[in-house]
Amino acid sequence: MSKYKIEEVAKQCGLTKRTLRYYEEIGLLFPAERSEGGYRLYTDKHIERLKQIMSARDVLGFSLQEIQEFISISEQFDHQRQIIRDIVDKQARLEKLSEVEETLLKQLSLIDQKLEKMNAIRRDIYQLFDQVVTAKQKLQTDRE
Amino acid sequence: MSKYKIEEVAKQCGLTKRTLRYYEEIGLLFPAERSEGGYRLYTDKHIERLKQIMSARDVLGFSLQEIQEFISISEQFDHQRQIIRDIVDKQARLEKLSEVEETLLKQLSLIDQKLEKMNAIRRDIYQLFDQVVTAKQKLQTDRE
DNA sequence: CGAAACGTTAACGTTAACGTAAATGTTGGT
DNA sequence: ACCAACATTTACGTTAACGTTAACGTTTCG
Repeated sequence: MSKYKIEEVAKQCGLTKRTLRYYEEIGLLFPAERSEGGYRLYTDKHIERLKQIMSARDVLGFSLQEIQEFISISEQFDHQRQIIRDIVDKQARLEKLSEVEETLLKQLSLIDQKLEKMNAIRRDIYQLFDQVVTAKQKLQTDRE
Repeated sequence: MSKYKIEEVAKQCGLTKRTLRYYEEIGLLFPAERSEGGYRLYTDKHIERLKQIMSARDVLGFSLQEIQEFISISEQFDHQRQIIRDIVDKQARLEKLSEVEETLLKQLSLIDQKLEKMNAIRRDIYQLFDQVVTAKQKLQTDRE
């Protein structure tokens, strides 16, 4: 797997080097391996994670703290998969799965609420747009 | 039209009094009329505007500055309607309308981009959710 | 092997979006 | 007329999310 130095990653993601270090500092981005001389060596996993972060930040308008919680769930999922595999008792396994399911359902409903509100805003703007187009057409037919 | 004192408005909108004054201070919320003794007297227009602001802030994740620009367009529209009515020259009227149309189109595409990204996030989460549900079903059928 | 380009930590600076406190004035009911 | 509840301005405080600078080590390339 290829490794990238900090500037490369920053450019690819449209972030600054400071931001990458900051995200690591607050525990939002898991630390990268270091080179002999102490340089950070990022992997594709880091880039993938950064895209998730930016997506949540820009699209959902989440604070970095909220992103922590939000992302930690999909991360926990990978983690939980190991745990779940290790659970021998079927009843306990079911409960663990149900727990994860519930969390995901909450996130889905949260996103659905946002989607609905965004669509409402879109409708409002479209209505304005429609009025303008109609007004233009009227002007142009009047002209003939 | 009824007038409201600041606390009433704050409660209705789920904001603090400080926030209302702050929004006025930075020019985001147009100033309210004052009572004899200097109390702010808000109208339904203010409440309507505040809902727009909160919507843009919470749903679109906009900064207050971005909201300024964003909202000023629908406000300009009302304003422009007067201007447009006053324009006698049909050619100039058409141009003004086209100008507004273009701005609205930009906003629509901006929102559409956000909607698309949000749907992508939703799909990701749903996929996880689906995996969990499948795992649960498998566990339960195995049981019989 | 030497310099330019890139990296590191540490620490202080900045901006947005309010919170909070103090000192003071206003309203509404009894 | 008075008091409790609400309002005002002014000004300093706070937090998140970085920006910036300094002092210094590392890589790379001719």
